[in-house]
Amino acid sequence: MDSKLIIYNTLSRQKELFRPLNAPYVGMYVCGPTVYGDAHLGHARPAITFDVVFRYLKHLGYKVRYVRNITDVGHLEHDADDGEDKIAKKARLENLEPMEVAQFYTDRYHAAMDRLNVLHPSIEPHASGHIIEQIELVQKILDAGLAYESNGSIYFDIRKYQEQTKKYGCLSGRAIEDQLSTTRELDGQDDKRASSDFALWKKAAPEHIMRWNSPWSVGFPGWHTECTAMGTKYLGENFDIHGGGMDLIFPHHESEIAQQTAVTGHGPCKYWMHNNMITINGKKMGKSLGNFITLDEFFSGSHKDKDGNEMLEKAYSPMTIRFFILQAHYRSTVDFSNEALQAAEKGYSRLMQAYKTLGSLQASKTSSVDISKYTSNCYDAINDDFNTPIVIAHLFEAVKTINSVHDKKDTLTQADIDELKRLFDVFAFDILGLTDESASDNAAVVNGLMDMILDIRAKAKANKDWTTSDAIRDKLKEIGITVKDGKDGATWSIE
RNA sequence: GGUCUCUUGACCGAGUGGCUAGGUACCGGUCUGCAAAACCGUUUACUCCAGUUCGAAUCUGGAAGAGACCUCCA
Repeated sequence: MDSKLIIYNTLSRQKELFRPLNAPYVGMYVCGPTVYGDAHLGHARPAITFDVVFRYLKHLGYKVRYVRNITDVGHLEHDADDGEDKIAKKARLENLEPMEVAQFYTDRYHAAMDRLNVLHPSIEPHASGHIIEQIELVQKILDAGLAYESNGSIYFDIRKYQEQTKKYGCLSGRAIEDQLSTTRELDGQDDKRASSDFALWKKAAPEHIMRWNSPWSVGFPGWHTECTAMGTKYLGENFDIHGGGMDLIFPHHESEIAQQTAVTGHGPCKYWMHNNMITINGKKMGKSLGNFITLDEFFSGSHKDKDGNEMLEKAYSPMTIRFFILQAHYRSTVDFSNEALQAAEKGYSRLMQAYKTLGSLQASKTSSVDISKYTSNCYDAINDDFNTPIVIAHLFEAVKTINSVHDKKDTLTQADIDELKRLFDVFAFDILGLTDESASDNAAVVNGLMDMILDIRAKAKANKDWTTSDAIRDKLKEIGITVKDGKDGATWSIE
């Protein structure tokens, strides 16, 4: 368990050796989705990034408790409808119970994540189920003298916090003094003493339909309290890893640190990890810009942007999306394009094809290729801050070897073949979380049918009846099955 | 305006002070009735300027361009 895992910690802006606080236990909290809309490609990034972290930590033998929240209380809507949260707004528009909306999108989020082969977190707490914990947190911050009540709402007192700790800004690196002196006027800030103060509890306006009782007013919790309250409840006051998208560093994670520090004197975790954004035409893919493509749209291949242009040339399978994301390092931006996705699709299918080929390789007495480094190379790459593109590059070295042996240009012993199989099982499937999409439930039936069809075609070929053999191949192509003739007979694959 | 980050070949994307990642595409070849696949080979790089160095795409300084955050956002 004494691994050499290195993690880039946003807090120190450095790569650090991963040392759990209480090995072999590891606690990890990742900010989950706000369930008021369908998950888009951007949501897949943190889900897959931290899925790999989760999988690798477990692979190393740690007992990981992975908490990923569902934000179903919404956050404040900035513009027009002051004080109304996103879910409430959507609910009013669609004339539904807020929880109906949240449930609907939660289910859809889960379905999309399942297709991406993202493991379920250990605990997936709902913000709405932890209102009491959040109220308790607010009370503790009030007791510590670092919050104040104003018109039934409670605000975090940044100025006072800063006097005592000088810590606000430690994660995002921004100088809070600049913000304290800012003169910018923001809507609905009249109750605050300073514009940088953030809400811990917000009194609900009459039209606000998501509301709970509290000692201060009927209202709803502030923007950042759920993660602090639920993280503490399930992982303790100090846990190992807190993750999320880079766009959450400020103000969300900065404020989480402030809330936790106000109560305990220290931040919530040891390592902060942040994944970068997915861009489209060089711009961040996000809700606010309206330039997002949902995961379901990728899977079905149809999407219209706001000008009615079709952005997707074809459908992209869940594993294509997963492979595409893993081909970039999680701290780099990754740019969406049809060309890039199609490249990923081809690469992914070549990887899977090689794994199948591996199962049918003939062992030799000696190996002409030295494969001893492949596994250690993969470990080195994943240990270096989860460098999945390098892991994939090493897997492709193995692909090259497998194909070369299959073509009888190289040889491998049975032990080496087994070693390669283990390499794929561990890295491609267990850690990167890829699955072979062509392997379906009724595969046995399809295999049998295909054997029969190809047998007929082989006989036609033997009789030089090219009309028949080509007709079979063309017809199969039409229904999405590609036939390839090789030296030892034909093989086939489903597109 | 403030804080921070990035700029690699046709495209996507790693990485490193000297030994040209990887994928996709393209081109040539092997194979094949044809095609595809597979394999082999080839081509195209490190935004610009100056400095440090025996040597920089990699370090330092400057310029240009792009992006993120500062407001809900993964």
